[in-house]
Amino acid sequence: MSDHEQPPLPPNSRLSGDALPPVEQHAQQYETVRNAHETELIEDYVELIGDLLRHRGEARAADIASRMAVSQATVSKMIRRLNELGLVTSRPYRSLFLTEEGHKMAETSRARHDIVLHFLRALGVRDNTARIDAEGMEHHVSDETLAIMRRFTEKHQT
Amino acid sequence: MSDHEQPPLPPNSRLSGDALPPVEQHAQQYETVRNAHETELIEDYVELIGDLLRHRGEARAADIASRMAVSQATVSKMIRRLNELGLVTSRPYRSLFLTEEGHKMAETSRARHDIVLHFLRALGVRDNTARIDAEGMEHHVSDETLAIMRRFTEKHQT
DNA sequence: CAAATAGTTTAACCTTGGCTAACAATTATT
DNA sequence: AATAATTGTTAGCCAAGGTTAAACTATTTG
Repeated sequence: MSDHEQPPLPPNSRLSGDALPPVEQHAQQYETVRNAHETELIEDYVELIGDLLRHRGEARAADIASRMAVSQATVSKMIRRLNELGLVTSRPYRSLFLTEEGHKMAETSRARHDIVLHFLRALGVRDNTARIDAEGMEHHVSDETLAIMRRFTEKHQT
Repeated sequence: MSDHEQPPLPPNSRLSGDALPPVEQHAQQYETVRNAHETELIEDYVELIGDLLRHRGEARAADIASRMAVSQATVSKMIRRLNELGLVTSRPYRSLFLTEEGHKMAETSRARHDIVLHFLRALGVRDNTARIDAEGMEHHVSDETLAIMRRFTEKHQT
């Protein structure tokens, strides 16, 4: 196929990263990430709506827009989607509410978020950084890792 | 604005998640994540191309397609983009190569990936899970956290 | 060396998640 | 009550990242 010779592995090749995983495993990694991306935004919206309801008693599209740093039109469109997915109920010009299912998703999402956030803090990451990192990481942490993070945080609590 | 009363904070309210961050901070979190998403895929492709070059001596579109679990057409399109971005050079029907800049990106990306992967392993996460989580997490870990992860891994090395 | 096979590209399409601009409805203010 | 301000919706646009199907190029093999 190729007449290139294999690049000789230097003795310190671990510094240059591990070997390539077998194709199927590698593919599965990327697939998992792609799938996570599909649900990620949905979860973020639902989680935020849950947070707003809990802390403010209501969740208005305008609040979501400013907290997400996104236009109201975008939020409006998104709410329609959440509606179709059966995650929220909405009457125009009224606060949003979560359905049973939406509530469950919000809970799960927030629990994950908190575990990651508290873990990062326990690790010694500064608060603001921890918040940002947690927001990005939360959708990519498996249950297994999550469990380990929770145990770690408990152990390293002040 | 709303006649809803604030939900009373139960004493164990930490279990129910932290307070809402101020709007600007909250917005910044989401913006950071959105920005990460834009570069994420690009970095994944470049990183994979770098890995293939290093381990195989060449990077063919077909290999990328199977390792990413994506159609060849998708890869082809993506390569055009990478070209426009000045990250790879490609002659039709030939192996890809990374430009200077592409090489740098691949290195950085791989370094980050490795730090996260080794950190997860050091934490006690099973290998396959660690791989999957690392793939998703790597683009969302700040330099600060990365540094902490690296130190942790060194300390907890067998 | 011709034919088969493998690899690559292109074209046409779809869905998501942004945007702006224009409009509609509600709520607040005077 | 009229007007102003805020909030929400709709329409039309765009780019990204997927897809399949078809065409084209290169490589391998009979």
